[in-house]
Amino acid sequence: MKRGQLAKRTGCNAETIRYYEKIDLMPEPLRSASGYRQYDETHEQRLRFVMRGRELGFTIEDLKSLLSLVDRNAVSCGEVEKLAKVHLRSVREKIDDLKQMESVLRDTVRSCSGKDVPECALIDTLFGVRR
Amino acid sequence: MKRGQLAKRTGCNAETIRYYEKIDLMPEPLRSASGYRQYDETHEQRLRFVMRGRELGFTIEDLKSLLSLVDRNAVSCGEVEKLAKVHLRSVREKIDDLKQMESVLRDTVRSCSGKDVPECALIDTLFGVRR
DNA sequence: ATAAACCCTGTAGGGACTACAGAGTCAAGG
DNA sequence: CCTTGACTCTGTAGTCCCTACAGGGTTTAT
Repeated sequence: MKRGQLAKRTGCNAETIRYYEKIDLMPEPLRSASGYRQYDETHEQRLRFVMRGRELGFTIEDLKSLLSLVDRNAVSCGEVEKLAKVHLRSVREKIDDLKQMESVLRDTVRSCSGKDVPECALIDTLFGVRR
Repeated sequence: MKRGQLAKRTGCNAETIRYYEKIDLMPEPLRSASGYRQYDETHEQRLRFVMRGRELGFTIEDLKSLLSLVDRNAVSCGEVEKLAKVHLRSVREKIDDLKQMESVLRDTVRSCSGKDVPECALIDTLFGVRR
């Protein structure tokens, strides 16, 4: 498939696909005789992975390193494991924080839908000095 | 405390603090006689909240709106509820996405753990991630 | 055959920072 | 005191991550 179709299928901006290629986050695809990029499912999957990772707050460098797990040019299995563990920890921390946020918001909705305003303390609950 | 100290305590770039003030994400702090910004713990907590929120993938606008729940600028209880519900949904989506990512990484660590094999099964696992 | 709808490249714009230049402030040591 | 160094102020310019043209070639459909 060509760039526009890949864009449509993934919801990614077509220009962004080109940009990701430029910064070596996406590999250079094969070209048709007339120079059009030709993508397949592996490109699509990789792009979806990147998009979701970005939504979740991973940096481009994070994603490059995560994807090196896949590309693994001369990366040993031990290193792969280490890298994955680092990301696993950060993912779990994100989940924990979001769960706290969820509970505060849930309480907010509950108490607000009833009578008058309590002091919803989003920040207090969530962001005392920590970590 | 002054800007540099707040920066050091939170790990935020000192210039970024000024930037957040400019875009009304952080409030203008009091100034000393000579014009230096003076921050207290509430500023620190708010900044931590913002920083973490960014890491969790919230946009600046998300954070402004989320913080309006704290600031409560003449917002009615009904609106607070509506706003909280919107954010609650997006928080839950983030949690779901991260959980998927967590399971992928967990499997990765498991299937990879130990030796130096060239053919890790993690490629399939990682690329199976979809929404 | 010719418009519409794509694709190509390069470049310029916008949002969110980040760094720098030139000037003022402050605490400490000589 | 005076100086020196670390810090702050403002404004502006640069970077990173996209996103949107402009000017051209290609494919598809009528």
